[in-house]
Amino acid sequence: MTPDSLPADGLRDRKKRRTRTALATAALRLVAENGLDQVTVEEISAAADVSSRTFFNYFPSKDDALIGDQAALNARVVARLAEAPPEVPALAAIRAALAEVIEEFQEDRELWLLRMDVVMRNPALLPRLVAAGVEAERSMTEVVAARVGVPADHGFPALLTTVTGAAFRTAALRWAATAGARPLADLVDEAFDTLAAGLPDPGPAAKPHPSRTPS
Amino acid sequence: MTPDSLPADGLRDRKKRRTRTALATAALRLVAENGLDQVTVEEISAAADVSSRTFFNYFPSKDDALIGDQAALNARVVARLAEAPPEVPALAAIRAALAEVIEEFQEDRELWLLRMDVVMRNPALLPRLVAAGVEAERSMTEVVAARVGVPADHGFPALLTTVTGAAFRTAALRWAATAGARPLADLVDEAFDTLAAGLPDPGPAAKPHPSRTPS
DNA sequence: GCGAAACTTTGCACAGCCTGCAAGATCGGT
DNA sequence: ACCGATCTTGCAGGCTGTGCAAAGTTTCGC
Repeated sequence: MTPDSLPADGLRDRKKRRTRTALATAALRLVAENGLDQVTVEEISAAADVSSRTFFNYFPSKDDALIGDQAALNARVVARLAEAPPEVPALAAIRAALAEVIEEFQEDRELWLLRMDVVMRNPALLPRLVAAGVEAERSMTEVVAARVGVPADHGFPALLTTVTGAAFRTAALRWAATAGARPLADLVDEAFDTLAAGLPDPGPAAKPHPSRTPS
Repeated sequence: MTPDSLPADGLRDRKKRRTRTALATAALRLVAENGLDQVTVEEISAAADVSSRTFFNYFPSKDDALIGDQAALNARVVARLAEAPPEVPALAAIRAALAEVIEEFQEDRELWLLRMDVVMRNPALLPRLVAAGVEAERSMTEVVAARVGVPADHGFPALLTTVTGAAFRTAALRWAATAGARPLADLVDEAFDTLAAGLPDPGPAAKPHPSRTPS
């Protein structure tokens, strides 16, 4: 009756999960302390008590251990998007589809704050974050195209997915930059509202209500 | 092309310029033919008649030889943006600032079409394109912030620069995907118009005028 | 229990990227 | 022709990442 969290996997799978997170957290901690290229795979592996060869059995590259499983997150967003009723505009649908991922950020708050912090301090990782999204952005593009019913050569789906991806990323970085002072959901809302408004210049002093339910 | 387009530099500088472009074009050609990781730096260097060590005197990495001097382009955009009159909204100002770069794309049409084609076929390069822009995006963010006069913790400048960057990139890729059938300027206009309109769903059949002056 | 099957970890060899460093070649000015 | 500045090159070496085969561990059937 081990009070383990997940449905009784075999011991083998539990072990795998443990080494995987051990490697990922060791990588994050070490890189946060010493900087990306002052940390070798060997050091990370040593900190997780495995050989460096094993590291590459879990992650295809050093960077991948740091940025986390972006593909899984993106897949979830795509799934939610596919479920959304077709009446709601694509932009709003994507924002709604992000809700689940945003919750996860808030739940694993410390992890994601650290991760975003590491990304900000090691700009070489930012592209990798984008790269991880590229694959899923492609499938998201298809979903959007089907959704709004445009020919394949139309630019809207690709534009929408890349732009919303950029918006979410900046919101997440801003969230980490302020150590999570404001909830991530607020920042994402703000960004999407600005997008929906057509990116107008903000007045120099026009922020009576933060952004929530303007009456 | 004109053999000596620029102000009479010394022979030394001309030689440097020549080897630089030799390396860059050799890299593009070889990678276009064989794929990114089927081509080694050694092969590229051999094709340009220099040692592989010299390659790294010109480019810090293999990828950098392929994506071109994005930093220079971005710097130019920032410069144009700084010159723009403050009355025009930031989004429109950025679009105007891109005009010069767009012209350059059209002038070196073949080069940029090939480059974008290589990027599309080797997705590992896409992130590098973004990375190259990150540095300049930071300075652009500052210019925008000063322009619209918002406090430093406001999200608008960062959102605007990353989003317009994404928009330009998708337009450029779309341009290359259709082998430059439509002028790049048109595609960029279309993308920016969509942004300014708040990314509304396009009607399934709503294309009376392509995008210019919708009356 | 026990042993075979399936899977995981590890060491080893190796290709490729990239960086200092120092020697040698080339260019620019005098 | 000479000297200093600059560019090229080879060399040595560290790090990332991959294939392969020999251990070691877990799982499953009996």
